[in-house]
Amino acid sequence: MTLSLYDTLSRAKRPFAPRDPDRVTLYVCGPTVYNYAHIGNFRPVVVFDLLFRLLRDLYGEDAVLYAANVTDVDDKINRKAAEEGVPIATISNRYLDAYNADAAALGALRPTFQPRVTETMDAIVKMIGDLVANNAAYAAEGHVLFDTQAFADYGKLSGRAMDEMIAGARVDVAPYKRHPADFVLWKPSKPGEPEWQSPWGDGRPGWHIECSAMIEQALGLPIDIHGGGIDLVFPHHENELAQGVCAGHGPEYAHVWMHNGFLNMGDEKMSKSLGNVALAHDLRQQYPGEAIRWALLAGHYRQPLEWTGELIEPAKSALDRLYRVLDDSERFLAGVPTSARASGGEHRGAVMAYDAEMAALHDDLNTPLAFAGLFQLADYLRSAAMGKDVAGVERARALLLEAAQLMGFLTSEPQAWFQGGADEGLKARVEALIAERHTARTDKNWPEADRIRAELSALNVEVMDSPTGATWRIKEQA
RNA sequence: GGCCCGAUGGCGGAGUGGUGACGCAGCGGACUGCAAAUCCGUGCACCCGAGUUCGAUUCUCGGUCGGGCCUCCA
Repeated sequence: MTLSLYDTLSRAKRPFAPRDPDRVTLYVCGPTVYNYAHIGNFRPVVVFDLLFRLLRDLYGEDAVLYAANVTDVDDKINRKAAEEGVPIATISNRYLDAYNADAAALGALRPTFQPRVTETMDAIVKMIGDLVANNAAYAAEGHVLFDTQAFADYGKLSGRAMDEMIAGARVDVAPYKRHPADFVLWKPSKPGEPEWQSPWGDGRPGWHIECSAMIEQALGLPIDIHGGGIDLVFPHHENELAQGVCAGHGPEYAHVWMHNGFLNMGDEKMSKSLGNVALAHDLRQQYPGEAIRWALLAGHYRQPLEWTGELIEPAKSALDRLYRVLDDSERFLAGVPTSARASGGEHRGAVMAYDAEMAALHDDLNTPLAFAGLFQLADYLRSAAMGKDVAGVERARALLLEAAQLMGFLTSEPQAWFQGGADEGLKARVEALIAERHTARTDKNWPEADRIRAELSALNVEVMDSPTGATWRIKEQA
């Protein structure tokens, strides 16, 4: 199956072909670890995790190298470290751990590499040296600046003409810049701030050079795919591209540039009324990670996404439905004698739905359309169970799981999904109450049965009767 | 001011030059002691104007509205 990806530089969707199918390289700009990351930070995490999974599926798990950097040299980190009177590493390690835990909760696989600026200083200094040697950078007043005049294609990625930018610029230009668009590669640290040695004086790297150097060190330039949020196209990625090319890494820096749309957090009033739910760290206390992941993938990745409280509930409901179908199909299969079980069952409709889902995913990560394929698979699974089609159930079920899990969904057992929030004590209590209620219902003592249901409800448990007995689940947290 | 993107039903959100997916919510019915779930059925939309075309939601132009970037925000 061919993967098509939209490339920001050429502004077109193209079939993806890696330079080397045995070594597919993906780099995504990661977080600055100075605090808990909010939900918007996790949109690229989830989007490019999905891409990572697709690439692994296509080229083999070991063939795909995914680097997502961590910016651990930053003013905000410096400030926080100074406030707490601790080294910057204490701050960055704390929030990197939290970030990784959040990402894992959202079903994101760990990237192959997670390079850090503090561990890339040599490569940064070397790359700046290459740029100076190539006459693409110059030193001035303790700074080293990239000379944008040295790169004829500067502005091509973001579609900006230099003159227009300068004309529209509203910021003061530092006096030591030769050209207003020139940007910092290296600068002196302020007093008391961490600093590193360089031939141009002690100091610290500029933001853009960090990423280029980390790519060079972790993956080697050029790379197949460079990803990040749309807000990074200018100036960050434009600058990365210029540096990479001018440092001597050939005309192509990244074969494909991918950018996810912005996630809007809504107005302040709403954020306030919802408390801290904008932080993934808090959000995942209230909702399963898969539900948050679903919400983030509910729209196409290039479209802007409005994060409101109304996004997550339908996501949870959608997953409830898929898990319910899965659960019901398991009950059905459990009631089928082993002798009647047939492996290698067929289900034409389910295969077509599966193919549609895969085609959607490979068409520039069309997740909304892929979700439709998932629902169609679920419908086929349910109707096969209703029709007592054992082979069909097994086939449709296997396809649903495969399709969903490729996207990072349906990774739990249905029982864990519905009852996951319950501890052992609560489970025992619930089972006892359900047994009591069963007796009451057998006696047609409806008031008593309803009273027990109300008691369960007070425990945040919903009970559902069925011909084969009652099942239960944890109700919504909120 | 410059550049870019978007506008689809109550909400979210795909897609297409020729009966407008899918999900959530709604309505009617079946099932159920009731409820939930499930099943059957059902209502509801392509911002405005002009152009191209046999035909436009889909292409072109203009307008309106919304969003983003131009500041080391993913």
